[in-house]
Amino acid sequence: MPPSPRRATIRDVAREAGVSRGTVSRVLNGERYVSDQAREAIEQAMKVVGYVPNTAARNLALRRSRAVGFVVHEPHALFLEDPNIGAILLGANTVLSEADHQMVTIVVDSDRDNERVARYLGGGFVDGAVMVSARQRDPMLQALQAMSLPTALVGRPPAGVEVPWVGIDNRGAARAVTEQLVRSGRERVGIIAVGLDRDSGADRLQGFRDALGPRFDQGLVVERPLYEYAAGRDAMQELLVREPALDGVFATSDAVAAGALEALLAAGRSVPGDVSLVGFDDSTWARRCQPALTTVRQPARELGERAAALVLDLLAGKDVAADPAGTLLPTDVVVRDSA
Amino acid sequence: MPPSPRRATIRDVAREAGVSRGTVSRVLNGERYVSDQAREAIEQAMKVVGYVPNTAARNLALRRSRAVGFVVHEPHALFLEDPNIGAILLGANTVLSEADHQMVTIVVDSDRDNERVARYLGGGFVDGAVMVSARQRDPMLQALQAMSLPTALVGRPPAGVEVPWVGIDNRGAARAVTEQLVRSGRERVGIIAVGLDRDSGADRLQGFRDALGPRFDQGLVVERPLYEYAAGRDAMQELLVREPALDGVFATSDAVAAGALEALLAAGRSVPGDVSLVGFDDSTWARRCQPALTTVRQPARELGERAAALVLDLLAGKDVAADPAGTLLPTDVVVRDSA
DNA sequence: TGGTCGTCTGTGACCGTGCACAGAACGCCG
DNA sequence: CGGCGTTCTGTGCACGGTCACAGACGACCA
Repeated sequence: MPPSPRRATIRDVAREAGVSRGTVSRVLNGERYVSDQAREAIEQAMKVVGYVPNTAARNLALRRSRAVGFVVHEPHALFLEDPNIGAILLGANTVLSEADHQMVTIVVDSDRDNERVARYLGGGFVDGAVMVSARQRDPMLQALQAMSLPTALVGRPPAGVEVPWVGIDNRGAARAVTEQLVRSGRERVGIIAVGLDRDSGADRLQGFRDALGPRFDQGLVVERPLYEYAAGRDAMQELLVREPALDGVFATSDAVAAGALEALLAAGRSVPGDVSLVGFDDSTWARRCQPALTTVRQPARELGERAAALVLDLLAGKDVAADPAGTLLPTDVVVRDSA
Repeated sequence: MPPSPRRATIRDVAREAGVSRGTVSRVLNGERYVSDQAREAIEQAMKVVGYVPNTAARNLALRRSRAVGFVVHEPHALFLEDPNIGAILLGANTVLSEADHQMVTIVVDSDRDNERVARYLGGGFVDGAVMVSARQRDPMLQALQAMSLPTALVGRPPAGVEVPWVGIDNRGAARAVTEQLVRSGRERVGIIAVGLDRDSGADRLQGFRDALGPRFDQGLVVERPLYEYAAGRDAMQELLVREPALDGVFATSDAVAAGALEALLAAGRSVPGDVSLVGFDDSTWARRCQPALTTVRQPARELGERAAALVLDLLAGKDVAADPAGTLLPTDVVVRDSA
């Protein structure tokens, strides 16, 4: 870039107003001990010369940036599909904006990205980070910890990592929605368990077991790695082969449930006549399916808001307990037509 | 924030390696004229002291930031619904990452945001910007122009604004997809026209007129402000009241088409038996509807890639023609079941 | 031997801001 | 009038880099 036409600096303002740099700086930062006369002259001068503070210089002097990273460790394709991430992002963005911080979205897709992102986060460009969907032994999380960047997580961190976090009670919610199946008299209930490499996936499976108790059958557990529509469809087909008498299914996300629904209808099963189906997330999928899905409402936006607030607290030096139990936000079972 | 434990600087590296700051700087920037011996000593020293370059300092000295803003002027709710924006964002992010630039996502929702964002963009935090879905007389676009920040647009800019841009031929694409309706023998064809305050919305309506020619009937045009599912449903109901004999509909986005589909089925019309329906975008909606939608495929990801590339060209000082005609990427009509 | 050229290195100034410190101006009081 | 506290202002330095310049050094050649 041609180093631009050179912008007005604090010195230009000082000269124009007939005062010193220090006084201008004081006005900028709203400090006491500035005469009304000087203040007015300076405010006038700022308009005249078109002054805009230089963030880089301020960051350098203050050693902070008023920016917070929003790190999503997720394949690009899923970033687009997952409705929660968008809502979490918006929640975080709202809170940070109100605190006059900028949010920098960082999508870590390939492992190749790791180094670049770590360099960026360590480069003084951000004061802290919100991290979403960390895996077990996530290298990015380790990097954040190593450079001791104030960080909060959405979702429970891996064991041994002490970091403040917000999440939902995946286990309890999964149990509650599975009980909805059981209460309606279903006997042979299966699960399409996705993303078992995260705490959320594993916890939902556990909640499913809790609800079924002795009726739980390991043979009716189908695992898939990714939260995808296609995965739900395939898994459902497999489940029907394993147990044709199946009469209930818990799909651990709505997108997966939507895929499962397609497979069920294609196999000639009616929903909820022959088979009851429940999902998770209360995403747009749930309302748009025919029949609409019974599912779990997850306060995604609030998760983002709370995580961002945690980071701001850390930055403010507040004593945020890195409570291993984290903060759990409540979920609701939304009963619609599918179960 | 407690000004952190102080990180290693270029001077620490120099001391450790027994050379001067200048030499370290040269190694960092990959310049010629550094002895192998010095280079190795410095690389070694960087590891020993755990050196990470300070971006703020570099930005200050270079007067640039290696960051590019991605400005979305869209209500938060639509940011979540619109599948194109996600894809555009990813495309831009990919290109910028590969050029070792960071992308800063900025969502401008309320007008209250305008000032904060303008301040940010002018604060030397970004070298350039990609702007999506600018309105006519968009204040944010005007601000960008005023501070002469290198900018590229996705979508045609308002008349009189000279700025490089990429887009699609909305008019031609709308014409092509409408012709699909006409070819199949439909006579009374209506349109649900959304977002007429953008170039895209207005152009799609124009393309619709082109295709129908004398058969165009202003009475079969229903307008709605926002690209929403609910808007499609309501508009469809209105259209059926106006013309019960309607046998074809162009909804100017898939989300709107999906809403229209629901209304058609609820009104007892079969699709495509009684009424043919086409959408726009080829989003996930299109494939998931029953019947699947005939629609227009929009290369959203590539739009993001190209726009980002334009900004990088501007930054590199390449002579990017702010061609009023912009760059138009090709679209396809995807024929599925709904028409 | 001296001059020239190419390679390599160190030093000081500078980018634009915040902050600590020194001190000026003023009013008040003994 | 001198001392003191409060309010206000200016100056030097620091933040962590980049860059231009000067100069050292060795090789080569006339």
